[in-house]
Amino acid sequence: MSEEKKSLNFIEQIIEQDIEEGLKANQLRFRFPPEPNGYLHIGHAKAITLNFGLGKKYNAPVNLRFDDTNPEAEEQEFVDSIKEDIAWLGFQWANEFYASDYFDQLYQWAIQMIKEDKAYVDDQTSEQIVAQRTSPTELGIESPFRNRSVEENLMFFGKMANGEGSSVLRAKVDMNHTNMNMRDPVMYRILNRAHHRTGTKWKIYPMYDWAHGQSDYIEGISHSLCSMEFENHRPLYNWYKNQVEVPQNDNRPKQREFARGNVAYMITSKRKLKRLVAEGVVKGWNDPRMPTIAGLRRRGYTPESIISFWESAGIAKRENLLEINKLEFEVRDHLNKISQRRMVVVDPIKIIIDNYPVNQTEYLTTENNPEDESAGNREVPFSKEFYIERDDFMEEASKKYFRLTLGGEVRLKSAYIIKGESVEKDAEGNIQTVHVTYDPLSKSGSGTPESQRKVKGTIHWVEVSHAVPVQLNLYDRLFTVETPDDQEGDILDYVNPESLVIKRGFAEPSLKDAPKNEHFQFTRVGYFFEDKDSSLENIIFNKTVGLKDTWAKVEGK
RNA sequence: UGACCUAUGGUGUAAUGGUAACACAGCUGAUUUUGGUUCAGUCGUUCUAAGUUCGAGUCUUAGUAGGUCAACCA
Repeated sequence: MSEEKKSLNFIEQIIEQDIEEGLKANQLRFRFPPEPNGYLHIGHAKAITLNFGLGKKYNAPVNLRFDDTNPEAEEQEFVDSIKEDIAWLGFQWANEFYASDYFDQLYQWAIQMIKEDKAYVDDQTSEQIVAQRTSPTELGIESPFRNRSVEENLMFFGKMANGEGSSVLRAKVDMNHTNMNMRDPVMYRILNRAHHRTGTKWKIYPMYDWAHGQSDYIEGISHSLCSMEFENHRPLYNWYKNQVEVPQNDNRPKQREFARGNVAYMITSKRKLKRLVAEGVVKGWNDPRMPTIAGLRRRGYTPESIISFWESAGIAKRENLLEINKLEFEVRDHLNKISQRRMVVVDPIKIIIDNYPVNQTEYLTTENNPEDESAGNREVPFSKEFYIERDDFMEEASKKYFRLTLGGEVRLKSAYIIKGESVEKDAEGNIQTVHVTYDPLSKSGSGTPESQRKVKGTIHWVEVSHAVPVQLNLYDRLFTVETPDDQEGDILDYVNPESLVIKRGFAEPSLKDAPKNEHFQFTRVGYFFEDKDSSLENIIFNKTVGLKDTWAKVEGK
């Protein structure tokens, strides 16, 4: 077998080039740095897949680092959920670190910066500071406090550390820089707020730019990967990192940016996600319609499908909007291979076989997974009365309709060929029951010529007396527009009113004590996953994704 | 109207100065006891202009379009 040469994405190319230029393999180190202020979503999964994928490819450690520099937003609850989600995706971090681990070191470095006259305490208000930065097309205005003496700065920074006043520490970079991030960025602000890890030890907290690059450097990260909106921060990242020295790490980290992945019909704006939860549009952060990892998990998505989705999507720097059917392809592709098949009727209509013996039940053999012989077979009960999908019967239909019609034949999956004879209707003309006759010689697997007879259609069914009532949560996209995050006006106006349709159907008896966490394909319907709130009293399945349905398209449904 | 980034089929991503390709989606057909799967085939692509070069999707310049940045958020 010849080794297929796979093309590298631009990040990998940078890494390979760095190695060529002398970076040692054991210096390679990556990190995933979430802020613990919310739940992980599909977009985070891209960064996770990238960083941990690189770790695997280059056999390099990947740190999980919580960027916990703002105690106003961060909570332990989110730390826990983030760890749970990454672990569920199947990745192991080499170290669990926190930006707050480095607060002491950062503080020492800040003092060093002051002593080197590279930082100063500014007593102005936030509004004044913003105003002095002016606009990108104009020169900035220097703060009146910019040229305080080192001694003064040391003293006032000490007061800040005690939580006195409302000053900030600023880096003395360049008030005329065309990059606004370089116009004397704030390094520290006073925040009288308990931190989820450091408690009340600190009254001042470092800003993102001051903390992030230095954290990378301390940890010996070789490639610090982030999304495009941090591109304008790179000069500052580099400026800061060159002010300090971590003796044990002779290699300084390199920030590189890639485009975040957007998925059609999904939102990732935390604010909007929060609103959906707060206003009860969805039932929580793990509602199966949510783009959160927790939601996807509950819906029945597999880690493998999410990872292969992002791997196949690739890494680049341009804006993108991935089609939802790409995601659906990946999940179907995986689920098709691993899912046990079961028969479940979602929208039942009752069928009676007029020529089948009363009080007879036979057990018919059917395969658990045609894609995987080792999955084996099971038995399903069959008798005179059973349910089929309402969709699978029409009194009369065109030649293109392969299912049950009056006078037409169809095979019951793993059972007999039946023929439609007559219908019973209620006063409004709704079909109540369909009477059919069956061919006793056509039993599947019996070896008779009749058992091998071809008919156009095969449909699934559930025998009435053994049928298990189940609740089926049928999910569809949460929004009616491709880019809900970009719409003007109220996001709630774009919520799909049919994002959840609850049905009561009937399942074959084997589903009664099915193991939770098992993925099923309900034959001819779709992939389903038992809900976490499902119980013996009320069995609930969530629809992960439907089967590809080329018939619906023909029909124009 | 400043700096930075980006521009390849419908969508996403390759092609590393040398024949524009892969996946998804679409369309045909075959197979099928799932209108699923599988298989075969098919449709369709380099933003514009000038330049460098034997040769440009790739390099240069200009333009156009889109994005990011002016929190004591990350």
